Amino acid sequence: MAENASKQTPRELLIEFIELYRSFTCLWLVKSKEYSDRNKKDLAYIELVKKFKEFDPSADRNTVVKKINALRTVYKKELSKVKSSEKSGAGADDIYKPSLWYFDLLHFLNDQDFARPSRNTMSDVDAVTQQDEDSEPTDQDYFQRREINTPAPPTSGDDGSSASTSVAASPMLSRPKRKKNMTPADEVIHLAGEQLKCLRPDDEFEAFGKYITHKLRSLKGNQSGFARKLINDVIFEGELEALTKDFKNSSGSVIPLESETASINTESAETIPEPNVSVPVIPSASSGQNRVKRQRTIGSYIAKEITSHQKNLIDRDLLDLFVKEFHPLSIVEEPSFRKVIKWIPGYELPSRKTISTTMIPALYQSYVENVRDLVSREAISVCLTTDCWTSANNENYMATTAHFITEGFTFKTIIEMLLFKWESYGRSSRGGDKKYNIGMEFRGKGKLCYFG
DNA sequence: TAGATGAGTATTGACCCTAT
DNA sequence: ATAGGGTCAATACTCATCTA
Repeated sequence: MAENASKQTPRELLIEFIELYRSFTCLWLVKSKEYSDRNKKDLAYIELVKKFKEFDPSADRNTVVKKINALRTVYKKELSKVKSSEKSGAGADDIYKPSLWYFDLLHFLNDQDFARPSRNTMSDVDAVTQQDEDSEPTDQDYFQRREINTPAPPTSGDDGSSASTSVAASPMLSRPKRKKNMTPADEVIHLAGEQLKCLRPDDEFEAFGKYITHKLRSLKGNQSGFARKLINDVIFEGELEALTKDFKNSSGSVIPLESETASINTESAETIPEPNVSVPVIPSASSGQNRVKRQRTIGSYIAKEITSHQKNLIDRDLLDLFVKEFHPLSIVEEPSFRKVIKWIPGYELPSRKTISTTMIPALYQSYVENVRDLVSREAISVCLTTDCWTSANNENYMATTAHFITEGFTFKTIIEMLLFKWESYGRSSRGGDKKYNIGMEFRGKGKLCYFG
């Protein structure tokens, strides 16, 4: 069977993984209060990563998230088959029975997963009733309710009309009613108290954090600055999972030397300054062993802001990755790529969404305008040729090339207009319309002599 | 052995919430 | 208002296994 394949998660472990995931309602119970609690999610993911590492030692949070998404996607697919078979009015015997072995294990996702948190709060009583009607109570349901009820702080109001504070609570939550004679202020205090009860006592990390805080305060002069820098370096390496037992920072736990980066200051304004993180220094012909080493000033560790012009240049080069090299937009979300970008101090990598919805459309618009401008200024007449094809994915593409001769007949310029290059990342096939528009525009100006 | 099927992965857009 | 982050659904794809 497929689950025996080396790449697949062992069944026993996957069962445990799903059960663990189920126990962390903050990850899937969208209507619960804790669903929006980032700290609880972080802790939950840590546990899940720990579990998943039994199968894949290199697993991280990303791995786990992808795994969960895959499980949910498959479950949803199977569920939709069941529902569609029910809708079709088929007899009980014809209702689709999923063969997905863990389909039942993911049933807890049903009926709450696919509805986004609503601000319109229905009566909780009704919701509970509905829940009970929809599913047979099981031992796991009992466990789940207990799991939810324990940590969830009470929410304000129980009549659904005072929903200003909240996303609707879970249908399975039994919210305590407001005590009589309790003023709103009392209630806030009460809620805060309940919240505090939910807080964990200091764990070893928090205790260590306080210790570091205390020690940093006790350092004199610029020593605290140096100490913070070194701590930041180590944390940064840890985030990159680059720490080892024998880890040393860039210069063997020694503050990097000013002389190692002195050349940066002599370069032009367009040069990207040295990243404000330390890395192992690669020996080079110019880095002699007997060089006089001087300690860098604290100012050299302050990230240098890049100018907006520099940012635009970097952005433009970044877009080349997508429009020229056809890399997926998701590359900006990949840890390794972000690791590289961290070497550009002061530069904030735009999100995938920003790239797709703002930057690429702007680039496209700019490109079109440049072409229009060039043709209108220099071309006497334009010949358009086009090539259309369909990819293996059954997506349609079209490239248009404009050929034109300038007024002096001194040279011939050919402009290749791959107008829809960037759309190859999406699922749009609107290329035909746009090409048509370009052609019409040239003809309207009396410049289009051939179009084929 | 080729095609069908199952399981998992990669990518993207949409939606919602939050921070600035 | 805008951008970023988190989440989810949809889709296409790869790979392994099953089956006729």
